[in-house]
Amino acid sequence: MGRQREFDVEQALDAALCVFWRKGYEGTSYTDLTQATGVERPGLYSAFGNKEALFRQALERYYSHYLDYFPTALEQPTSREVVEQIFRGAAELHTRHPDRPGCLGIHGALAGSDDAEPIRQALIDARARGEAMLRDRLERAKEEGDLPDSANSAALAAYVMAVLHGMAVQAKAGCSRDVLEAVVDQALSTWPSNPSGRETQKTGAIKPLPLLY
Amino acid sequence: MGRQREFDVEQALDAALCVFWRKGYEGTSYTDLTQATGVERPGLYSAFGNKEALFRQALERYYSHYLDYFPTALEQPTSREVVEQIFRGAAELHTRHPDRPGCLGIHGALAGSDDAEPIRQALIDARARGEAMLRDRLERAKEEGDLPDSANSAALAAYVMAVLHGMAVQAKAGCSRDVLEAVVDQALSTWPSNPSGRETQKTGAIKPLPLLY
DNA sequence: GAAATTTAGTATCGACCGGTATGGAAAAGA
DNA sequence: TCTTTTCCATACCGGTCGATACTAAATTTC
Repeated sequence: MGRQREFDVEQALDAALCVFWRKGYEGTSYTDLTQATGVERPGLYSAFGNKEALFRQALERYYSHYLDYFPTALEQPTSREVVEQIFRGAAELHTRHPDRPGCLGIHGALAGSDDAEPIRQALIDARARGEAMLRDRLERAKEEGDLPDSANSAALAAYVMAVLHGMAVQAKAGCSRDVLEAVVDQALSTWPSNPSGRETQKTGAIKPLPLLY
Repeated sequence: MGRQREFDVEQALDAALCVFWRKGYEGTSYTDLTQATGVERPGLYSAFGNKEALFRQALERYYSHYLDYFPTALEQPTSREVVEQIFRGAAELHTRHPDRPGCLGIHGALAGSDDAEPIRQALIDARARGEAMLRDRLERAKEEGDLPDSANSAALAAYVMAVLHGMAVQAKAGCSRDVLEAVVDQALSTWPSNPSGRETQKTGAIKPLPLLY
């Protein structure tokens, strides 16, 4: 009962997400949000709660609608393919939208005033969850013989995340996709190969790449 | 002539630098700055100019007083040592001060309001200068036979910078130095080796590292 | 010692921040 | 049709933002 909403909530959330993506949490004002969404301030509050709640919902949408390639990549048969798909997906996503390059999960709230501490922690936690998923996947690769027993899953996962974060920073600085892909090539060039020697897929991309091209 | 300053300008600049390091450009208010420096607002304005000018001077000091290991590392005899020293120096710096982890050059202004665009660009330019210095050094390494002719100096430099940026993000998220060092180990494991086979230093660290430890 | 100059500190500026009260318009149930 | 409920939009709240007049104190020059 009562009057019905005149704006589409999902559409408004996506518009808000794009602003956060570009300006970060604290850099985004309600003036920005109302302009981007076409919804007046009280409308945003009634639909999403306060700014922090709105950002959290935007972040959730970001993971489900933009970072969806990540869980998909984890299903690849070999750790090499998992990591490569994650890297390639990031290079593509971070340069897909020229108006909002980089990654909301990184520069949504990296440094800022003390007020933004909860959001900063939320982003840290979200990234940590992704790293944990990757670590578990690499651990499984060890059990399957896809990675040598000597491999350190936690360190490898941290390394992959570091490269991803660095790519986000570079994308935000205006780097082209080509440069990001070159970074990926180098990052992948020494991925530990299958110790048992048995190939698990047709491309056989296990052998080390030649030195950058 | 006239009254003399009661505070030490360098000391105040360093205090301001530390606040910017922790909270970023826009996250830092003049209330923060006056508390950290012990200097009232008009004092900061008369000594440094406005907030943007103060940040730029803080950034300059950051490069000369904290990132000084970078130009030093470029003087190492081999590219491998150059890059390793840069990596190790970053891992150390980013965790040296627990109250301000990470790198001012990265999260001083990554995303934010449009007002901060000049500062954002200044940080991008500063990082680009560092990347250019590294690229030139790697180019020299190719001329010296330290790197193979097939090596892509620009791509290698971009890769190194990406790892550095990623380490800064992780340090800001609370990563320990040990984790950063593990990331460095993995990042170094892909470094191209000397094609001519002649060693240029005693350690002979050219051969690829074993898989993570 | 008096004038000139530069500092320090208080108090304040207009603009914008995140967040709301309010009142009228629109749509549902009776 | 009338009541109730919900939404939209203007206008506004106290607080904080970066930036400055202004006054008084301190130091140099004349």
